[in-house]
Amino acid sequence: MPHHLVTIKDIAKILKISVSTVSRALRDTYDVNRETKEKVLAVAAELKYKPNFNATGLARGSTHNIGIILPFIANYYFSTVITGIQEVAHAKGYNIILFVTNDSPERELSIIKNLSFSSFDGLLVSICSDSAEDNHFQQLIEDEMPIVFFDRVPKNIDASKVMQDDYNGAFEAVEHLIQNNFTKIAHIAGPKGLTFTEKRLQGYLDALKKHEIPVNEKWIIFSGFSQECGEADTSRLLACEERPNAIFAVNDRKAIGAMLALKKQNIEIGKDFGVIGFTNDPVSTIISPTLTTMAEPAYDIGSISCELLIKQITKKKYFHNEDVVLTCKLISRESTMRGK
Amino acid sequence: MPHHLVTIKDIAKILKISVSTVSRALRDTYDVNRETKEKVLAVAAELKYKPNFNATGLARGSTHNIGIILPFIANYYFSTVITGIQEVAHAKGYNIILFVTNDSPERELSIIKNLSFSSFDGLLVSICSDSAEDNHFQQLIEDEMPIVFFDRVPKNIDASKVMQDDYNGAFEAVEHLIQNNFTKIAHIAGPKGLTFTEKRLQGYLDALKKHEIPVNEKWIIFSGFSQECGEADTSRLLACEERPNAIFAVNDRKAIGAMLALKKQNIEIGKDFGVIGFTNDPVSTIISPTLTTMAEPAYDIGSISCELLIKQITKKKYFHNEDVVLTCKLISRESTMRGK
DNA sequence: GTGAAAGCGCTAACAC
DNA sequence: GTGTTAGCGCTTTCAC
Repeated sequence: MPHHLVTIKDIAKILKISVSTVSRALRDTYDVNRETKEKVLAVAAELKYKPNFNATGLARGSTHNIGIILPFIANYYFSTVITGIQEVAHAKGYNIILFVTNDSPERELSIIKNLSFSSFDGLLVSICSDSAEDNHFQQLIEDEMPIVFFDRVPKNIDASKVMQDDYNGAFEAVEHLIQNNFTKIAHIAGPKGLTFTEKRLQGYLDALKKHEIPVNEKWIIFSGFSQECGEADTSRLLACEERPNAIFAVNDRKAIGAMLALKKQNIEIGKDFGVIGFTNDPVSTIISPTLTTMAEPAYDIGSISCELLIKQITKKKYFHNEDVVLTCKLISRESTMRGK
Repeated sequence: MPHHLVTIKDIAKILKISVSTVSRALRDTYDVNRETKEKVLAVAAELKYKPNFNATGLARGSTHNIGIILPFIANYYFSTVITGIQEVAHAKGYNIILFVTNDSPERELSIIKNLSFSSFDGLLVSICSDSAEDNHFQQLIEDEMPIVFFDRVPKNIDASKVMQDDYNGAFEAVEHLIQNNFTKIAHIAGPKGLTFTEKRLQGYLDALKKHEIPVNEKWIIFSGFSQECGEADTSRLLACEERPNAIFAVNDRKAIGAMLALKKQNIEIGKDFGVIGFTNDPVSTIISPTLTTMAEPAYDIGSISCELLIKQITKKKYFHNEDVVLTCKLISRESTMRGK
């Protein structure tokens, strides 16, 4: 029976029972006769019955759809997060629907505004860089949409958040540099205003403080997250009157950019100049010298966010917001080998 | 009016008109009074009315959902393809729902089997390596599910397909090697059975043939797509009695693996040994020496596939399958600089 | 140009 | 344990 899609009505007709019995049998509701149930299951299998999600969604007011809103997917971190999300969503029978903001606040806004509430059981979101639009998310939350933020989380919103330990990761990264004799440490940061950028900055500042190293404002540069930005930032740094001898980059891509800039000036990385990144993008093992970095648990960020969201969806009323902070792990490689 | 989501009924009640008029007004159906329409639009905007996709889907039998089924998302090629898909889907008002097979035929099968027909207007799919399960896709097609295959396309299925020009790309890649004095060329291929792997192999063989270079069967290795596979394949190659002096890798990740293996043996890449990849993964500019490669139009593969699918969804009856082949582009870098 | 009503496929009271 | 029925929100004949 192709084309005319088979519905529970068809099954009911064949078995000469009512649709509600079929419905119950299909869903493991216990007040149904074992025999009837088996028959239903058999016919359903034979006819290749597939439930119509629109109908169940409509009738039950729940869709088993999870929306993911994030800035990009074509980079190691985010694509790995999605892989993690996808894994638990699949296991629990949820579909994931992707919305990519391109890190544009307008796009983000338009996505949220057009979001059909009734089409999602919950939302997983990583906000974009200049998302001044906290209030749109606030609105969503007030309307009781289950929502979990990950990685790029908003500052002033009370919601569940899953992130890596950006502060301590940064702190350790900088300390690692210091322990390897690099003490003139610059920081090429991300854009201002993002929580995790600020936490990494704070970790950097506090590590310097702990080791009584004065902060040089000129050695802190805010810009984008791209490799190109890392390269440009580093060129600026190298043009400083007083040059740093190490860079803590907010992520690996910027660290890679930094290394490229350093190489162009024939500065020997790992010996004359230390570089440490953040993420543990596979590229960090491929570049030469290999890049020391703080590994982020990207996959876990995804899977845990998704679990938390599903918990929130299922518990709803009794759910309390949770903040999950996952630790990072220093991966020591050649780019920070003992300075001279 | 938060929480109780606003429906067309609410709008109708406020305006004291019928729901059908509201419905028509909202959808630009022309047989509705201008004034009425404007009023409806105004109230809808004020109330922040969002259509319930489940309801529209149920009523109209179409969902504006596109399913994407692919092996992975956490790599450059696929995540870029998705970015392309996402861009046109968004522009045309379609949502994309992600299914990741992890390159597992069982997972792929279970996804297809559980696919609720009524939940998708169409499917974009890149099959997994050992997808012997052509017939499940065949079934889908017979049931008139619009479907477009991209990149990893099945051999024996009559459907629209979008891919890069794997044959000519491979041919040119190998010729490039030859022109640069590398004539003992090995090929580290992907798994057998995948169309594009075979096309690249054929391009390799034909290029050798054209230049009257005999084929050495030992220099053709089939394995997985990962960097690790590339490394292992290369080690095997280097252990051959007669060593090749160049490698054409089925993709950049394997090429990178090859380079790593070569470096371990202190073989000078670009001079003593040529390496060329396929994809133009950004990592190819970061490794040293930089990697020559055939650039694939990943983003376009995505956007064109999606356009084709939407065309198929909207035209349906009058639609004829199309095969789109996009050209690749040689990006010459250091890893194939003139051999000695 | 607009309204009434049926129906998309399914679930969930409520009877029995 | 099973059937009947109403209804989820929307679209779409069919009247008027």
